[in-house]
Amino acid sequence: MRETPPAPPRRHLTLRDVSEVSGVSEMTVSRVLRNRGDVSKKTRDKVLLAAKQLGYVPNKIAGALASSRVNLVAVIIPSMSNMVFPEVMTGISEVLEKTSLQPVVGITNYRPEREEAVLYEMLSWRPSGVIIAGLEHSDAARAMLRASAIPVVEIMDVDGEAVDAVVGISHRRAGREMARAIVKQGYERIGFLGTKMPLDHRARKRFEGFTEALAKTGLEVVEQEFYSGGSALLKGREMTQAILERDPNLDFLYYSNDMIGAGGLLWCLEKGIDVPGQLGMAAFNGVEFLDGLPIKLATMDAERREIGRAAARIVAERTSGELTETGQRIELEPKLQIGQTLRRY
Amino acid sequence: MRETPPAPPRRHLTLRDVSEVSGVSEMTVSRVLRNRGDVSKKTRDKVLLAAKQLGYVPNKIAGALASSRVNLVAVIIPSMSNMVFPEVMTGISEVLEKTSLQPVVGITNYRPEREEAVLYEMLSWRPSGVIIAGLEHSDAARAMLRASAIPVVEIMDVDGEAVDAVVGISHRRAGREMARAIVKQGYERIGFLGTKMPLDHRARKRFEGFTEALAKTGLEVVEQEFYSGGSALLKGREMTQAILERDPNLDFLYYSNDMIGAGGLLWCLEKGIDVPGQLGMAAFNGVEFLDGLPIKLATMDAERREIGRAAARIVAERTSGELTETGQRIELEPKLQIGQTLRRY
DNA sequence: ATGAAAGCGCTAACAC
DNA sequence: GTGTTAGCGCTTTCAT
Repeated sequence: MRETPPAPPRRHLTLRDVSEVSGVSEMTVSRVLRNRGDVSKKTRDKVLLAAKQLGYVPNKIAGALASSRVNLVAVIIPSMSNMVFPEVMTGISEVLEKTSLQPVVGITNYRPEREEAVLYEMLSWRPSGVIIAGLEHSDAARAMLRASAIPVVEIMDVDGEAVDAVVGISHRRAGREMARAIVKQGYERIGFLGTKMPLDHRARKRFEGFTEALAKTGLEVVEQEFYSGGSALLKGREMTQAILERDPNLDFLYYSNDMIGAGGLLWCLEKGIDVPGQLGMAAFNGVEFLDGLPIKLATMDAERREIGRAAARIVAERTSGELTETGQRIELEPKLQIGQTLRRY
Repeated sequence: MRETPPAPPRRHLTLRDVSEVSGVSEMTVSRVLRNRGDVSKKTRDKVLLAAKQLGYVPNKIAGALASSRVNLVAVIIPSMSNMVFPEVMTGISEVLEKTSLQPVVGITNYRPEREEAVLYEMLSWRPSGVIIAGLEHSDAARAMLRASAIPVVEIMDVDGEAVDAVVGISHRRAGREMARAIVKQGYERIGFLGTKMPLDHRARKRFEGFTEALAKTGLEVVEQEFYSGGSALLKGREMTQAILERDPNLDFLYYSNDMIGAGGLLWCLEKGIDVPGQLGMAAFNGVEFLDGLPIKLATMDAERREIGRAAARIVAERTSGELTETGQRIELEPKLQIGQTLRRY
C-alpha cells in the first residue's frame, strides 16, 4: 500500500511561490535560479532551499517569451530506424551537451509534406537553430527556413543548393568512387540493389554517380533489384537470390545500404559462392554492425557522426556569436573501406 | 555566386503584422489560424492570404503561455542506438500522429543524473505528458514526475512501483519463461552472455528471473561473459568464442540481446557447431533483423511497438479528457519465438 | 545587492 | 461574426 503522497499541487508553481516562501522578490529569485547578476550567498541559499522544498521547476515558456531566447535546436531527419540517423544524433548530442542547447528531433519518414509540417511545428517554438537532413525541400519549407532568421544547417549531402550552411558528403562522388574501385578490380557485370524510394535523394545521387562513372569506362549496370519495407537483412538475401537467378553471370553486386548488403553477403556465403573471387560485393554507410560479419563487406563510410558534430558546432558557434558569417559549407570525404569483398586476390 | 536573397526580417513576424496586412483584428487572425470559432469565409481567406504572403509562423511560446496548453509529449529513453527504442518511438508516433500531440525525445544514455537533467529540462516546457523508460529513477526525478500533475507513463517494465501509469512486460517473467523453455528441451549446461551495464535494470531483472527459474529445477548458469561498447554483433562473436573456450561443454547460450545473439549464432555456424543439437541459443527482443539470419534465433519478443502505442494512447486519452483515472497498468505478454535454435530435433 | 514596472505575443472571456 | 481587455510567468530595464 502506498502512503498518501502530499496532495499534488492544483497548478504549477511560479516564481511568486518561491518568492513568498523565501521572502525574496521574484526578481531576485529569478536571478538566483539563472545564476545571473550578483546575489548574496545568504539570499541565494534561502532561495535555493525554498525552490527545492517546493519542487519548483521554472517555466521555460514564460522565460522564453520574455527573453526571446530558446535553447532548443530543431533536428529534422527522415527516419530513426536505419542506424544512420541515430549516429548523426550521437554526433549532434556530443557537441550540444557541452553547451546549453538541446536537440529536439522531428521525423519525416521521407515525406516532403511531413517535413513541411514538422518544420512548421518546430519553427513555431522559435528554436535557436535548425539541422535538417538533405537539400531537397518543398518551396514552402525552404521559404520558412530562410524567413526563420536562425542558423540553418542542411546535412548529409552537399550536391545541391543550400539555404544557409551545409555539412555532408557528395553522394554523387561516393557513387563514382565506388564504381571506379570496382572497375579497377576488373569486375564487369555489375548488378545494383537498392530501395524503392524515389524520395531518397541521396541514394539516387549515389546511383547516378555510380552509373555515370561506369559509363565512362564503357560499362553499365546490367541488372537491378529494388525493395521496400521489411527486414533489410532478409530483403538483402531475397534480392540477391533473385538478381542472381535472373543473371547468374553477374560478377559484382552494389547495394545501396549496408544492411541489405550484409543480407546478400550472408546468403552468398551460405551458397558457397566465392566472394570476392567469383562475385564481388560492396555497400554504403560504414555502419559498425558490419564488423561482426563473417567477412568484412566493402563499403563507403558516410561520416555520419562527424557530420552531426560539425553541424552542431556551426549552430552552437553561431548561436553564441563566436561565428557571425552564414552559409558555411563543409564537405567531408567519404572513406572507401575495401573490406574483403572488393579486392580480387 | 548566389543572388542576394530578399533581406531576412530583422524580427519575427507577429499576429499584429498579419492583422495589419489583412485589415482584421489580431483576435480574428488568431481564430482563423487556429480554426477556432466562427469566422466568415471572406475574412478567413483574407487572413490566410496575408499570413501566407508574409510567411508568418505563429509563436507557440506565446500561445502556450496564454492558453497554458502545450501539445508536446516528453519521451525519455536511454538510447537510440540499439534498435529497440526506435521501435518504441514508431509506436508512439503512430498514435500521436492522429492527435495534435507531438513527441519530443530526450536521451539519457542510461545515466540517472542525465535522466534527471533531461526530465527537468523537458518539464520546464510544461508538456502535456511524459513517457519515460523504466521504473527506476532518482528520488528527485520521481518527485518531479509526481509534482508535474500531468500524465506520466513509465514504459518497458512492470516489475516495480510506478509513479502513475505503466505499460510494459515483466522482464523477470521473460527470463523465467525462457529458462523453463530451455530446461524443457533438455539443455543443462547453460552459459549467459550480457552487457556490463549495472544500470540496465531490465536486463538485470531478466537475468534474475532466469537464474531463479533455473534454480527451481536444480540448475544454474555455469559460465558468464559480459561486454561493453563496440559492435554488438562482433562482441557476440568474441564473447561466444571466449565462453566456449572456457567451457567447451556448454550446451546452451542465453544472450541478453538479439544483436550479440546473432553474432554468436554466426560464429557458431561458421565453426560448424551443430545448432541447436550440440548447442542451443536464445536471445531477447525479437527485432525484425533476426529474420535475415541463416537460421532463426530463438528470442522473446519485447512488444516494443505495442508498448509505444499503448503508452501514447494513455497520454492522448488523458490529455483529451476521455480518460480521467490515473495509474493505469498494462502488462503485455512477451512472446517466445522458438525459432530454430531452441528446439532439439 | 535588490526591487518595481513594463511587456514579450499570444488567447480566454466577454462585449458588441 | 468580430473586436476589446486583461493577463499567462517570466526577464529586461531602470531605480534604489
